[in-house]
Amino acid sequence: MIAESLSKVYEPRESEAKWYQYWLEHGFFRAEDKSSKPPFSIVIPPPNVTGMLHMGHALNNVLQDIIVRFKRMQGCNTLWMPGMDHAGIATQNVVEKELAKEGLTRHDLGREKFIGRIWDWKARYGGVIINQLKRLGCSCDWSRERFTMDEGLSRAVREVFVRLYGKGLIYQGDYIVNWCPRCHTAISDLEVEYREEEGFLWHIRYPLADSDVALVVATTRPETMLGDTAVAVNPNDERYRDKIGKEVILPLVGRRIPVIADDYVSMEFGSGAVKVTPAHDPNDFAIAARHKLEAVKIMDGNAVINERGGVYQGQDRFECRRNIVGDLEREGFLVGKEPYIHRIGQCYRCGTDIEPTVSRQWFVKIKPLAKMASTAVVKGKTKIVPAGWEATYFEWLNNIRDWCISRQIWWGHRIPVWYCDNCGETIVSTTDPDKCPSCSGISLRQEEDVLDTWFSSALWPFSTLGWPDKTEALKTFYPTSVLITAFDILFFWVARMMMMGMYIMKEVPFRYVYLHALVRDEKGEKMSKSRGNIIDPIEMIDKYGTDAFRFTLAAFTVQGRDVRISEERIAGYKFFVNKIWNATRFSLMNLKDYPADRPRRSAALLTIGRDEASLPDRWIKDRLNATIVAVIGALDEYRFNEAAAGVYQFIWHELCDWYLEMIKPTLYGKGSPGERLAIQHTLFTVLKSSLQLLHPFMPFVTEEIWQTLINDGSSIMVSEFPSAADDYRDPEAERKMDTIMAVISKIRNIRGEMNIAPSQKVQVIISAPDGEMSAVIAEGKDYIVDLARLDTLTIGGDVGEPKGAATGVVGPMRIFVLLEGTAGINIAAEKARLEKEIAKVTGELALVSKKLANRDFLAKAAEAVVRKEEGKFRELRDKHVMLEAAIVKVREMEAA
RNA sequence: GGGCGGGUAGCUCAGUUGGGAGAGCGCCACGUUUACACCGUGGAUGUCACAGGUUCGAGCCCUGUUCCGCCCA
Repeated sequence: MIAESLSKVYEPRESEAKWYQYWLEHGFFRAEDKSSKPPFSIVIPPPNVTGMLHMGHALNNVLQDIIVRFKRMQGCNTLWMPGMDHAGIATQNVVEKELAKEGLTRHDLGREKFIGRIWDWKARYGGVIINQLKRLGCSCDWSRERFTMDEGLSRAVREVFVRLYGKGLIYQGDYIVNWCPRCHTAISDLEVEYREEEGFLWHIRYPLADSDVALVVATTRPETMLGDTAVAVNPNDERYRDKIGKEVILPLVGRRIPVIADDYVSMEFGSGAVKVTPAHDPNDFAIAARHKLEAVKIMDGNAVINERGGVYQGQDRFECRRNIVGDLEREGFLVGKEPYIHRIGQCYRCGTDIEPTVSRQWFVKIKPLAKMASTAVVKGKTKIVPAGWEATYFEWLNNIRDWCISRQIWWGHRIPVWYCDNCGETIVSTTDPDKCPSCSGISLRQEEDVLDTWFSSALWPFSTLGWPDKTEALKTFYPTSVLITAFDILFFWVARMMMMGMYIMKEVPFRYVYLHALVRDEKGEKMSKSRGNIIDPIEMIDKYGTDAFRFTLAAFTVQGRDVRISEERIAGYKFFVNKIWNATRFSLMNLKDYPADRPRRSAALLTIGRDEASLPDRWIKDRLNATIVAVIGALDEYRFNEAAAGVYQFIWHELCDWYLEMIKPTLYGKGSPGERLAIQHTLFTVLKSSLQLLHPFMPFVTEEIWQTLINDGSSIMVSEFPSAADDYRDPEAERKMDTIMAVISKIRNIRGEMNIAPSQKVQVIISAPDGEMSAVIAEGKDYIVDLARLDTLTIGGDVGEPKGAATGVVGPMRIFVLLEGTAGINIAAEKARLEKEIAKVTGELALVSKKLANRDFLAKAAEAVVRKEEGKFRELRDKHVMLEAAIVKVREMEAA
């Protein structure tokens, strides 16, 4: 006997907390290091330890959980590896801000104490996001949770650094880097965000030495002239050919600098002559390298002019710009200025304008690694979905520049390099050395810089599995099955994991990469605090429940398109949760006497063969089977919207709208005990499978129902996912039901259009010339009477045209709807209705006729297509004839 | 400047080898029938951005134009 009924309304809040705890307690999220089951593994894109769950996280993790739950139910030894990223700059900024409130800087504390302070902060506030992921229902194996700064991962970082250094793939050098004057660190090319800003293009006169003439250079950053070491022109530029090799006097400074020729200079831009500031512009740096020019650094770490800037020393770059422009103007060097829109690089962490600066940094020689990463995708060892991203991936890898991995901050993996004070030896080691291997000196200083956070993230797929140790987990779960992440970190993260995976593990880190889009608001705008269009996932969960929220994300995740979300949509899917809840309530009410235990059930069902199974039973199983095939197919290819739509369509429009309605009379007492049992069995089976299909999308409500319906001490999340069953396929039932449903819909349509009140029963006569059709109608008679609200239904061959009926046509059948008593139908309404339908049929008929009259069509189109059109033509023609006959009758009645 | 994606119902969007334009929401009408008014039944709504081309046939393929978004220089 099935358990008691459900409460009247579903309470997401209570249910979610309860079942999540239940899953944890039973260890359902845990993966086995060794197992006979096929492995399936995903590593989470580790959120920042400072992070709070936003819609991007929500989407990313819901998609992962859908796949993970799906695979787990399909019987895989499923690992979803969770963890967090130490987020070097971001985290340091947070704690520095906290210190600032106490009037302190990190330098007041010193390195060690400051790091301690960050760990304290992490213990207290860090990882809020982990609890938020739990509210999303994420089924990560929390027993394996990792942090990029924990002991094991730090060991992996050192090991990789030492290996790369040993092969000459890490080097130190003086290069131009992106310097953030606020964070006081270099950042990589990727970490710079470009924004267009309105500024000016200043034209400045640089007088030629020993001459009356001058060159005019154009620049957006006049203040950098303090560091100019040349003026460059294009070698093919006639205007300047005779100036090449001469010298100009740098205005305000008085330094003599050469005029050089370089292809980089565009003849069209500005005046065709550009100033060259190697220490503060990447392009100029490249020119300087070609011409062996000196790089004069004129700013300090705060982007304040240093001693090389003469009278401007102590001014920040923007103040200096104003002063320089003023001075140039006063002294007659400023030729003019024009409004100009230029792109400014800004720090992705704090938004401060980047100051390109020459400094000594550590780099990864990237080309060899990029090549490996690229080849792996070319060879198909890793497949990117949607495949369109592969081109972008290749493009980036082909044009990549060396990766600056050193950061001048304290929070992070300190570079494992030591310098000997005694002999100057550089020591690179996985363990802290206690003496110099060269001179045995014991005065060693470790490199001050730490590594880019992405350096440790790049190792995530294998470091989290225990590497460099040869663990069972690594053996079982590497390469991981799929990486699910947003496309905006394809370069930051995905490509770098590919490089490190290929180099260190000699094997790709994941078989598939599924890149999803970004979440935007309903207008397609990026969500941001300043726009005020943020949707807080936790707030949505509180209001509508996790299941509705998750389902919305899945339903709107279309490949290659942004996910646009609004609160309204989430609210809408709460209705779906309610629908399922109530369908279950209905089912439970009618399964009270259904034997829940398998043996008794089987015995009771032995007597019911397929031949005796009712049509709705056969049909719903057929539809269930089709849905299973569609959902599995969609999830296998990461087409989340299709999978979600498939389940939605089945549960709401097939199960609820038709099946449940059709079985009501039997359940309510009509029919034999055997028929009742057969229906109960189908209802139970289909409901169970529906819940399982839905579980990856809506874990909580499905578990709540499952526990009532099945109650076997386990969980739906470890039950077996439905698979396609051939014996459920039933094209015959499908055809029959299509006919019956069409008849019911037609009668309902007539009732609606003729304004016949639902409470008013009608008499219907169906004229079915086709014997097979009549048999189908006869078989579905009870359903038609019930669902179309009929008084009586008469079926006959050619029954002629009853007086005063409304007429509908379904296939070869004519359906006459008669009103009880003397009232009769509304003749005017019937005439209008028929005219409308005739107009429609006439239009369609014209189209088909035209096609069939076309010789080329008949000759060249596929035969199946032609036959289809011919069939369509016959059907439309017959329908037209019958409708015409009907309207003639109506006109006669009107006249009478 | 280069590359990618998109322009389909009032709104948000599906539409997978070219062959009857769809869904959800919204809107209108009717309705409390023992799961659900967070519901049911019915209805209305399209120059598939524009212009050419290929084809018997184009929302889908090709070319061009235009507008929007993103990435890279």
